Amino acid sequence: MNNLGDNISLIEKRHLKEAEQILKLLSNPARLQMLYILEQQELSVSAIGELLNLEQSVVSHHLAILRKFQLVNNKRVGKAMFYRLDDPHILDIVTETIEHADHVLRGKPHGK
Amino acid sequence: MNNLGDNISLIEKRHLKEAEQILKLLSNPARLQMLYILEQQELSVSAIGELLNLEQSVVSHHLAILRKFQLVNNKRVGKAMFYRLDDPHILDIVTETIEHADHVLRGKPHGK
DNA sequence: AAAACATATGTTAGTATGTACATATGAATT
DNA sequence: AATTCATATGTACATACTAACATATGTTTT
Repeated sequence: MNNLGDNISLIEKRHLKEAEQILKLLSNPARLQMLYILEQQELSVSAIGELLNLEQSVVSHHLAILRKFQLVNNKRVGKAMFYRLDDPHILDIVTETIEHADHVLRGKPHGK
Repeated sequence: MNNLGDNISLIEKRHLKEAEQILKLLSNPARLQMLYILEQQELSVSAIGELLNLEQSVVSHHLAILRKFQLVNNKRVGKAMFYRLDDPHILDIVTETIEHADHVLRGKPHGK
């Protein structure tokens, strides 16, 4: 009468919650691209918008989220605001995920 | 009159979309735990529910999602359905994220 | 100090996601 | 073959996200 499942370790609740937030934050194409390009180069808000074809307010909103989680920081240069990566470690997750995506695309596509 | 931002590589659209889906799928505490425990041991639906304190239908719904993305597979044993990890690579992303979460929790908490 | 520029923030509407409950399927037991 | 057990699936509601638009803030230029 044993369902098994003893001796199994779980993710701690606080870790789980934090991980969930991080992943939710990353699961957006605009923010993924932003982190990806900001790792390569410091960029102004308008430059980001042009590169990614996004409206100004959309870019700002996304950057606000990334700022809140301290994944990026910014400095003012004249009127412009330049952003750069603040957390190199987050990029590991991004690149790992892109690699995974690449594997999936090469191999087994998951159907409807 | 140059915003800079030349010579910057972007994530390809299809990779981006795939990555987004994967991350969305992972950004859920129940599914994270499921992947985490299924890496340790094959488990039945009811065992998963007991371990994670989740209702049967909730577990099934989540498993259906994981199945759709071929992160888990299942085999029937009598009445029970046993699930196991189908994609070990996905665990790299999970553990990397948990580690990141741990760093965040130790160090800099991100405010409201 | 007014105008123009760059960015940030508030608000709203459409859409997606998660959970709960009800029902269906499919296997084993009697 | 009817009942029970384990799991799956359908549906509805409440919540969360994203993008669009409007407006506000802060800086430079004239």
